[in-house]
Amino acid sequence: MKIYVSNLSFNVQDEELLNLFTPFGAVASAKVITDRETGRSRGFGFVEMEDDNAAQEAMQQLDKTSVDNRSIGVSEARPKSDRSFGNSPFKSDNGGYNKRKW
DNA sequence: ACTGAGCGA
Repeated sequence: MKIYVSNLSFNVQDEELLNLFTPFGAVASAKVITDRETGRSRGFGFVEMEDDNAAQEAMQQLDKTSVDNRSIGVSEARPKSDRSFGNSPFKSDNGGYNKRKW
């Protein structure tokens, strides 16, 4: 399961992210999206976990927690066309979901 | 006091 981690402090890097999620389960990949131009962090990242329920657990536990004096946000990343959002206005006309406002 | 909304390439 892919997880979207937002509002990260700019000090946080990939390994920090990894250290946060590892205790909850096997982490397939953890990457902070660093700005390709400047190389600095963009303040958000992605974590992919092997076990789905461990991921869910990690999300609940890590969401809105303070990391490096900043309250981070953890949520599922890019829901496909499953009913993650039930009957939300985010229908999938394009196979994923709208990139305009999401 | 780099810089604060956001879903990578």
